[in-house]
Amino acid sequence: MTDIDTNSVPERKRGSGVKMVYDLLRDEILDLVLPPGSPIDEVQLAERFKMSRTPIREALVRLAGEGLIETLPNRSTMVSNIDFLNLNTFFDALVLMYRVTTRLAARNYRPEDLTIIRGFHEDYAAAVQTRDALRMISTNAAFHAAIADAGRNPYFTSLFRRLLDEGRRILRLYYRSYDEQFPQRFVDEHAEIIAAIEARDIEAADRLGKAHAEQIVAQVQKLFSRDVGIDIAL
Amino acid sequence: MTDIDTNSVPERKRGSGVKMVYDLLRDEILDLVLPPGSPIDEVQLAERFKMSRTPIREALVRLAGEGLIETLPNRSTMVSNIDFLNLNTFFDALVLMYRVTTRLAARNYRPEDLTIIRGFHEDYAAAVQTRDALRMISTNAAFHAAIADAGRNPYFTSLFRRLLDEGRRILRLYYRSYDEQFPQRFVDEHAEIIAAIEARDIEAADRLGKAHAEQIVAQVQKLFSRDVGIDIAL
DNA sequence: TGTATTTTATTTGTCGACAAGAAAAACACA
DNA sequence: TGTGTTTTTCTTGTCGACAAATAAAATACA
Repeated sequence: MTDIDTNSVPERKRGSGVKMVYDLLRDEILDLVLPPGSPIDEVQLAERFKMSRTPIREALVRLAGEGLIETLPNRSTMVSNIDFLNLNTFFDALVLMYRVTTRLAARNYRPEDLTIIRGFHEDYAAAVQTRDALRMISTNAAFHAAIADAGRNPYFTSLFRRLLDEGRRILRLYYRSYDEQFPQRFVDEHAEIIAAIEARDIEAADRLGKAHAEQIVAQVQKLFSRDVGIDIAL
Repeated sequence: MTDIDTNSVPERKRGSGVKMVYDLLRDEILDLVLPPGSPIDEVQLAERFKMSRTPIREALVRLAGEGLIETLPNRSTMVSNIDFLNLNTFFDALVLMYRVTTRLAARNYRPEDLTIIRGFHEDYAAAVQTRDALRMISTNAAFHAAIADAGRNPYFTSLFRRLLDEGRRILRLYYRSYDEQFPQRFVDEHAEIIAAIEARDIEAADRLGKAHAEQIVAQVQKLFSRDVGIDIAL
């Protein structure tokens, strides 16, 4: 009964713990593995990751800073709810950021950016082929984030990333039970967007980005209006 | 204004320490009391606020999340630099957010919002009268933040707040040594913006917001180009 | 039985201490 | 004197423990 075998995986690099916890929790929240409202228990996480509460706490503070979790002082902390009542403000911001990031990408991209963008484009197409919903959602977000990076405006990029994160949660909600056919159209639109960027056609990029965003918004709104009252419970 | 009161009884309320440290450090950073590059020492802050390093650390993590300080792993942490080389990306984002928040305010404001906005408008005018630069800068930011609040889009509001924060640092830099005459014009423009919002004239609000933003940008660019090489050292 | 009050339990916020990592200083050696 | 190596110092990252705040349970009382 000697506890000598505690040396299974105790070797951890010094600053890596918080990032690991942060990344994992973030993914679990965005993929709805931790649905909105899920309680977050610090000691439970500390046991799970075999570390003290301190680095866990730091990761939680960062997640709270991005609005992914909510903390009630001295009480509990839980995964943030999706604000269905104000989805329009989300859509407003999303459409504008789609436009402006695509536009800036057409103006500011460098050759190496296109390589990265095309990589995610192919990842997304592959995910559509294999009908892998989770992968479709995450690679789509990565594709547009890469375009934003090529636009080289960190202020827009960070807001856009936050919006794409929230979008991941909302999309995940619908792909949970439905197997829609719209992804193929999106693959084609992505290709058009890439072409416009490469041609440095700023106005076309703006227009395509806007149209693409509005397609997505319309799709989500259709799904949403179809089953209000079910998902609103979340 | 600030009631630090570090000498009296160390009877603080339980969750108030982090907020106090966060608020104070944030103000000191934005007012350039802590100039870019200033080292942030945890133990020093802990002694100054008579508390443990833990709440200090949490405040620093939050500040880092907003980009106000930068942390080098295992080494040091310091106040973030102002990126003069990419000021144009800052201006791009600032102008767009001025436009969109003013526009949304005209569409979505409620009567009580106008009261708040007018309050900050008068604060700003008073600061201009007394030529109180620090107060001019902070009330100007508060004025536009209040307009953004009236627009009721938290995504835009949070980005705009971050931009206004950065703007506070940049303006502070120039008001340090110059006593320009442009504030009075800004008072008038603020009045015009309020009128457009109150009339729910969305297009006028958009146009005035854009013009106002571009005025500020042009002013800062003029000051900047006048003494590059001096301030670039920061 | 229903309600107010006390007690317990659970979770968070804070603390002091220690160890790891990196920079600076001290040192050895040619 | 200059360079490479070792030692010291200084700051951060992590830990375990304790105290405060709140919720839940238990109890008292009508």
